[in-house]
Amino acid sequence: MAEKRTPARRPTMKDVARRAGVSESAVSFALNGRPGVSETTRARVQRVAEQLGWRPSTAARALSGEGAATVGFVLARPAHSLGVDSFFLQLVSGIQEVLAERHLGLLFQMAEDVADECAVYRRWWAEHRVDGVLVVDPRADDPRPGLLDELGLPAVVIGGAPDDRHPGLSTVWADDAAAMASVVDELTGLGHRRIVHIAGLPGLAHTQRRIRTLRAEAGRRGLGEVHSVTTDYSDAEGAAVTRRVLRASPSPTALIYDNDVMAVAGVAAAAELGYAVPDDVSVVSWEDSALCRMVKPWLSALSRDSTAFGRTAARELTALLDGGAARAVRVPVPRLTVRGSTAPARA
Amino acid sequence: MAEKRTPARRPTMKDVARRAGVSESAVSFALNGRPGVSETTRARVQRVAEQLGWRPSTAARALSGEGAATVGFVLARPAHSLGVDSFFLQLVSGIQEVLAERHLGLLFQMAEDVADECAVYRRWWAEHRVDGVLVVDPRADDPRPGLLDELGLPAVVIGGAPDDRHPGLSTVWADDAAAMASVVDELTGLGHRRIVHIAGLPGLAHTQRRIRTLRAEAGRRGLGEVHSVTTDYSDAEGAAVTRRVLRASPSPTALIYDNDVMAVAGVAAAAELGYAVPDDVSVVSWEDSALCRMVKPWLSALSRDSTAFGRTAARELTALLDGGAARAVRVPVPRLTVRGSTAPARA
DNA sequence: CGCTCACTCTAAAGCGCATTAGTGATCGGC
DNA sequence: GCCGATCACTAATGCGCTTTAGAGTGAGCG
Repeated sequence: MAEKRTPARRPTMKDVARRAGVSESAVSFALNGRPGVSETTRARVQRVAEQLGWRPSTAARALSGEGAATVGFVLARPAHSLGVDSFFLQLVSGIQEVLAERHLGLLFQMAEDVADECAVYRRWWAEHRVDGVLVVDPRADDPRPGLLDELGLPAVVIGGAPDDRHPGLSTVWADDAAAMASVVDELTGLGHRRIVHIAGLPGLAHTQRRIRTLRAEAGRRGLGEVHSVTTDYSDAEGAAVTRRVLRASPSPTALIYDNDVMAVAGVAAAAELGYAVPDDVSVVSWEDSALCRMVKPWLSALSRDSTAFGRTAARELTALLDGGAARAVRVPVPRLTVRGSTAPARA
Repeated sequence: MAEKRTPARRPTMKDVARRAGVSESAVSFALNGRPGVSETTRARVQRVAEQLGWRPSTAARALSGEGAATVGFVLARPAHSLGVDSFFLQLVSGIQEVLAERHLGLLFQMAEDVADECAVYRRWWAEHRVDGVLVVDPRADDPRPGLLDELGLPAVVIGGAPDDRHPGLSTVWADDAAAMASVVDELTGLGHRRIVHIAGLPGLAHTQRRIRTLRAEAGRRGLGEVHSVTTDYSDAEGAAVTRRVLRASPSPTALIYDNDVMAVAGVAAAAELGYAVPDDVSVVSWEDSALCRMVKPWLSALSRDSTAFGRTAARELTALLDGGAARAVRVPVPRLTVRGSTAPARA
């Protein structure tokens, strides 16, 4: 850490104390709203601190037991599969909004897989780096909640159904089942009976929830030829799977894609095979973004407010950090925005 | 920070010292590779530390002058304009790769604008939160380098041309001018003479560099009807500008878009106006991503390795943190990948 | 055999803050 | 007009680590 020139020195509480003519303790009381100083002194100290541009050293604060004023966020997805993902940036943007208000930092890290992610949590915990974490992409049989519970690290799971085995963790989630039901409603209403669901990563909890719901809904309606295929969310697999299922016989008349990227890639792949959307095959994207309005026809899609989702998650985490109890918060069910990619099934 | 149950306690150096039967100082020497302990003791201490799962508290480290082991990254763009951006995630992914190796954290924050971003730097500096920062989206007349210089905060500017007014900062950049020249070469080679450049945010340094270069190249070749229009990078503006310029008379025969999102939106807008790509108008995207292969025809695009870009930037920053001198590093010029969206100009 | 030097290790101080205990001064109550 | 209580403030301690000064030990040497 060589610092060649002598840069401006950071003012410390001692500087404020000297300048205000009081002890350091008085400064601490004054600036943290604690009793022990008169209001006039408090005001003076605050003024001096402001003049000097004083800000508490997070290191010192953390060391004296106040926590690191930072929350962690790990993304365990291969970078390439995040190519043109819109969800995470929106999510993080919402998270930021809430954290910034409270001057909480966001420590971000990418990981190889869940095991690696767990290692990151352990390290953060041992290094005293974060006060809590936001967990995304919950999985079936997920080791993370247990670990975080064990470490006593406050956490909010984003996008998972509530799990009563870990009462310490909060959950923020949308009801995928209801959303899937609404999509199936729409498609069967249009006369579709052969539906294929091009799902996302097989290990994710919400992927499995969607698959289960689809099967249940299909069963309830007596639809036989309905199934799901899992992918890695990439445009490449989206296109490949689309080609495969459309070549089957009889081919499906409707496709549900678990994200926008695959949906768009799928439409292109379908076109190559001579399938027109929506005349030959209807398409629904489980994620609405600019992408869905960049192809012809515009894609019918499940819309949700990812930024609000992030805000909610961050608020839950701050509540936990403030000593609140863990809870499960449900955000609005994504609503199907019908555009040009869905039409009545061919007779 | 209420912690209901008593979670596992973080082991400290004192624990290691006791367990290894030495003093805390000895532990410090042993674990930091400093002289002052015998090799046998060092090995024993290391073993004990490992057994206990000891990790240094970053707070304590930072407090005793070692720096925060964290670098900062601020993104000052409205979230909506980042809708389906692929560049930043790739960049961050590359940055992470390098930082993770050295156990450096990445503190991420979004800001409203550059002024807000400066405030974030000031706060980070005063709070002792970061050892250095990575600056993106350099602007013409940018206040950030000056501020960072003043604060003595090591920084790497990503994507800006070297600026000798701030010798303390490193720069990692690609030669936009050369890339632009290659695009103009390609297009004029195909017979295009009326070219419009749908540029990005007007304030950005590289936007201005590209605009200047285009004008210069056009002048050198005697092309009259060549100009640039700035946008906010969004698909909406990309489409709007495309409509506007194609309605002009005579309309351009080639369009250069400063990112993939606008290029794709532009192609769609052109199609609506009855312009076929590439027969009626050629299109080049200044950013290659899955998006460019999700439309028909596939888009000719300038490809670069954004992940490698991030890696290089992060490496420069770590070099700076290690006391290295600031330098300007040039990454490879983006290469034009010719696909289906460019064709000879109509006669 | 005493002396120095090199080596291994310990003691203690300090980083910036929060906090607890403690010290005067002021005040109300009798 | 004295006493205990209250208030405004200070001194001192600790958080976990790094670092400087210093102590103890044994080897090498004259």
